[in-house]
Amino acid sequence: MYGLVDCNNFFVSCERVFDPRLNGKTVVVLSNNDGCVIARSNEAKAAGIPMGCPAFKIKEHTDPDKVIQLSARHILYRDLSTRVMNILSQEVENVQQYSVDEAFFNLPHEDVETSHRAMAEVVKRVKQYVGIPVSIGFAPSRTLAKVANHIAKRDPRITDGVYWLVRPEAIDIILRRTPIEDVWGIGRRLSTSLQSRGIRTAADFVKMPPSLVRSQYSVTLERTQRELMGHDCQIANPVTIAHKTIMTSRTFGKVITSRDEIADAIVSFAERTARQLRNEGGVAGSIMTYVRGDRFREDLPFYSNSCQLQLETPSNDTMTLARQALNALNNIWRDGFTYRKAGVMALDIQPATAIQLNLFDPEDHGKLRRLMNSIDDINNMYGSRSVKLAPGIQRGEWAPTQNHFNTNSKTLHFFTGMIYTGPSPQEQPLSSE
DNA sequence: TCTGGGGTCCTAGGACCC
DNA sequence: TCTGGGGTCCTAGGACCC
Repeated sequence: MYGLVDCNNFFVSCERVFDPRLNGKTVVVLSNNDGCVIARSNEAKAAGIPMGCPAFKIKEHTDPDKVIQLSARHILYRDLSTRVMNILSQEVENVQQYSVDEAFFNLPHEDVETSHRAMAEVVKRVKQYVGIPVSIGFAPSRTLAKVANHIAKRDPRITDGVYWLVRPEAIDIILRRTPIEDVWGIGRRLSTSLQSRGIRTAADFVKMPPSLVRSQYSVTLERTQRELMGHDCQIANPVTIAHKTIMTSRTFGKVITSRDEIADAIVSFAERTARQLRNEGGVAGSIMTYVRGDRFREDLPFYSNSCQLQLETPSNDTMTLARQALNALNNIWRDGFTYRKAGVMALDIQPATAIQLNLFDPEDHGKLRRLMNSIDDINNMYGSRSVKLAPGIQRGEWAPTQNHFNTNSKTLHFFTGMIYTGPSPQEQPLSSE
């Protein structure tokens, strides 16, 4: 039996914690560069604004003047997320956080009655102490727990925010009311394909012969089917031991043509990637740099490329990663093109303890590690890029733009000291120095 | 005018081997 | 016209998730 706790309209709810005037209003939170809608209040959902909607297309769905558009503040959201997870962890064991706003966990008590009461209490406490509304669903598999969670969110009769989807007859009824495209793991492509075969609901899908699902589609989809039948298939196992890749990338605030500008951005990305590696206690075996033009500008010649280079010794040292990321950039840089996005990815990640030192590596790893630790300490204390590598010092032309921060959240300053480790409310450690 | 960022898993196909 | 039969390993790309 799996429980799934999911925060309702998470980013919007976070903004509302700090500015209660947003309650009852049509609110959306925008991605980097204020580009796309990444969170919507219930009012925004009711107005028909779809997830991922480009900000300039909001007017196609509703009167944009009635929509409050806010730039994302991910540091704030992460902090509130931690608080929610902490309260949950006090009540249940084996919490497996799946994303910033949701987590799976095991049944807290032997019997359903006691478990239900305990979980309703968690919902209440999270609302009271963090200010975030959450919903909880229970079911025999993760995919069904997702379904149960949706019901807990949507059905106003579920007054305490907890819904159990356990009895086979109940599962059957619910699956008949679940459109195929709403099933976890069935996206746009698969649902279109399934619909063309007359599969409209999750119940239709469950009736397909599993062998057909596997042969016509994939083992992944067959697993989803078995999960809907109530078999636990460990689908998309959220018990991630460690990241296999770590990526930092940004779309620039405008198109860039200067190689120095891109190099500046690449160093920043390498820096952030290295810091995250160190936080996770990992080292990367290779580094990949990629650049690309603006995919929406048909008037400009488009160029996109990437280059992956091995590190002599697996490393999480900022300077080693930055150097190799720049080498990779040199291999793919072409003059005469415009660039809109770039990124740095760490691959072949392994635990730092497993690192095999290259005998011919001249660098003093102990010294390097102490230096990196000091830089991390300073940055943790004074803000994310207080100390950085020389090429990253100039404020980048490439920095993404965010023009819709909520300046009305008066309580923010009161909370700042408790919540932030850095001086700026934005998440973008890369743009907000 | 304006279109995010960061992950995972699976599969097909090529290179190579005996 | 005919053109082995299996393996393994790696990579690129597709599909999905939040």
